[in-house]
Amino acid sequence: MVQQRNRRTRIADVAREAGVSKTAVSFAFNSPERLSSDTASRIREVASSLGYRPHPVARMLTQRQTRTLGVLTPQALSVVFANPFFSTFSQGVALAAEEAAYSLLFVSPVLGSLELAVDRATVDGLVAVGLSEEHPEVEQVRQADLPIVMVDSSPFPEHSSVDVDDEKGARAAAEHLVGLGHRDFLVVGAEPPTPGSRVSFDGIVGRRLAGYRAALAAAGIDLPDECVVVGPATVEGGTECFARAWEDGLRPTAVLAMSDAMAIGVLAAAHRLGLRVPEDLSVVGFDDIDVARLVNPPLTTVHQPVRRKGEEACRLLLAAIERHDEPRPEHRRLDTRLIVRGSSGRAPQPRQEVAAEE
Amino acid sequence: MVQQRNRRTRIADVAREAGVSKTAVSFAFNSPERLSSDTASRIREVASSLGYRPHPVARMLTQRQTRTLGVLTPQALSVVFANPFFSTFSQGVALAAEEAAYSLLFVSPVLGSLELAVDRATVDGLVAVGLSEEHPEVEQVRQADLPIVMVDSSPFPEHSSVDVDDEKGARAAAEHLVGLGHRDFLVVGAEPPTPGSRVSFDGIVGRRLAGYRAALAAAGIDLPDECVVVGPATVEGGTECFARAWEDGLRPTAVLAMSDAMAIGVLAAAHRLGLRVPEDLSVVGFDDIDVARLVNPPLTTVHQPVRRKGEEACRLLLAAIERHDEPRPEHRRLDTRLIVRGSSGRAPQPRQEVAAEE
DNA sequence: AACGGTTAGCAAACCGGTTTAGCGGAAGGT
DNA sequence: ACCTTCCGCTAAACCGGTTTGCTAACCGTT
Repeated sequence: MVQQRNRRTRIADVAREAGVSKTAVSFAFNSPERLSSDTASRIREVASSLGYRPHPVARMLTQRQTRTLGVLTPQALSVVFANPFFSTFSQGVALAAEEAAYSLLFVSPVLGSLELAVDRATVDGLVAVGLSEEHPEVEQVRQADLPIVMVDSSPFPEHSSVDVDDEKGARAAAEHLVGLGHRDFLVVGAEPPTPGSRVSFDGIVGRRLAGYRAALAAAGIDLPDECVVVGPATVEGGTECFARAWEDGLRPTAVLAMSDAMAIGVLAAAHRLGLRVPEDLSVVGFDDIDVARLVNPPLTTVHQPVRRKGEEACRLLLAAIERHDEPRPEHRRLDTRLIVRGSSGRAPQPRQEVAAEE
Repeated sequence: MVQQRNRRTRIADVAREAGVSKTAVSFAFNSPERLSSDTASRIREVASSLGYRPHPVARMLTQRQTRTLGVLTPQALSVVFANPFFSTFSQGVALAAEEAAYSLLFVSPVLGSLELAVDRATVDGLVAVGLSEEHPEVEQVRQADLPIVMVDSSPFPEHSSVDVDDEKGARAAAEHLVGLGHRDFLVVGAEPPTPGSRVSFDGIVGRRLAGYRAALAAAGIDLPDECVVVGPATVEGGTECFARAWEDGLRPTAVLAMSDAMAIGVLAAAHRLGLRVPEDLSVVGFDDIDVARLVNPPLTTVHQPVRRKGEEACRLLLAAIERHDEPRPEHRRLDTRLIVRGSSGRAPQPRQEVAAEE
């Protein structure tokens, strides 16, 4: 019978077998020029015959770098991966990371604690996405003295950041609908992950809401609080939001959704209620994820360069890691633009002023 | 001027400051019961005032575990994240990993080498997805003596595995179309990442193709080689495949796509060519990803429990890690089922036997 | 023969923690 | 008064590599 669990061969095993010192073995791999060429090749031969592979953790420790980048999200990964926005964003990050031969570690709360997760994370730097002040852990994360780039997060001047002009994008969406004659709106937003207290709109949710409000106010339209509903930032979340609003008696002619995922959920809910889009209801999303143009009807939405967002964030992070002397933070604001497709149309003729049908 | 880059506080700094040994500091965090409670709390106080956080890499080294799971893919991450299948799969993996307080590291080729990537990966185990024999690195990955679970990969009896009965699922898809009267088929598949030699169909591509062929053969239908086209496993890949086939003069009435992503691409290509689905062309996908029911028309497809696949793979891996004595590999085969939606319908009436219009 | 300059390789220190073995002193038992 | 046990803590070894500083041997000069 073979050994139970044949211990991993260490550098010392190779050294002993080859009759040289650990140093020599290390040199054979990392600076072969410091060895005579035949010694070096003999060592490598012994190493491979023993199946030796340097222990990556030990190597990280001595070299004081992990060659790994972290992607930090305040929500659980199982939630975050449900959002197509995130997959697209990750594509961008991955593109830049792979180019530089870095690996990607996804860092999300461990046992409910982001702080703990960050402490455990063996990374050279972090891309934080959607981290707003409402997360009390932000401060500790920032103090982790790791290079960090904030994406769609509360701005901190000392860290590089990437975002888009959410307010402007949202304004464009609302103006589009106003221009089509709509006056009865429902805003569907993402709820903060911490289901506490009154929703504090300080992240992108707040900025987009401000944009909606600005455009509506300019047209003399009031947006009462009960016309702003929130739910999980998923397709299902969008469905729930609209269904709930409908049950509560709201009868909007237009929905402003803060993400395409939720907008698509609204489409599904509307379909289920027998509402035709865009004849009875217009829906405008945000993000322009890949599937937006594939759904039925194709989604009118605010395009933002999600992939590029990830790419730029990653490059800024790599730059911050390279030049590890004094940081030179950079703040990039990418462009948005409205893409009109089939889910938005003229407001339906106002019904006779009958009481809302029960 | 402040210190250039104030070195991270180490355990020794805390020990000195608190007037105790390194051991005591370590105990204060990991086994406080071995210290008098006031010493312990004093140490913790000093530690937090110094901003001490144990170095995660050092901890990994001594504890001989990383509390990190790897997700291994033979393609670049930037490619893989473009496939909704993968996002859904990752959701499942993440769900199980988070439950057990493990982090997730995505391992993909570094500088073109999967082997190198695996050597660098600081993980306690790997979930490998879509690794077939055509990847020469498979062997080395397997010899990394890490616990590993294979998903949708070539079967290795000594490692746990999770997959679905691809052949049966494919057969159901083809039988469905045959039942609708179709006789002219186009099969759209994923190309292997290594663009070498003649396509060797040995992975899931091969198994699904076998299923298609079996069903068609049973109906006396021949599937010539030129009616099997391959491309990148993305929406765009599907579009290209269909467009290319059309240009080559193929006029199928039904398309069997090996993934929903590609099927959706086919829908787009068909739309662009003025073909109505399902009146002129039926399209059946595979996977049943979330968007399949949202596209226009809703996609008929073979459902497989993608999320559960990830979840089960992850649990099997965790089990293999726990019981690190002798492995007890387990092979799970999950169920598929055909979901008929709007993209498949009766075959169009055969045109008068005129020569194919140029 | 003595000298300076390379070259090839080694021992030991180090990265930053954890863990084992053990020690001094106080408390408890007889 | 002495032995034992327990408590609270420490020194040193260890995890598995890399790196620094040094030495011994060899080479060619003068």
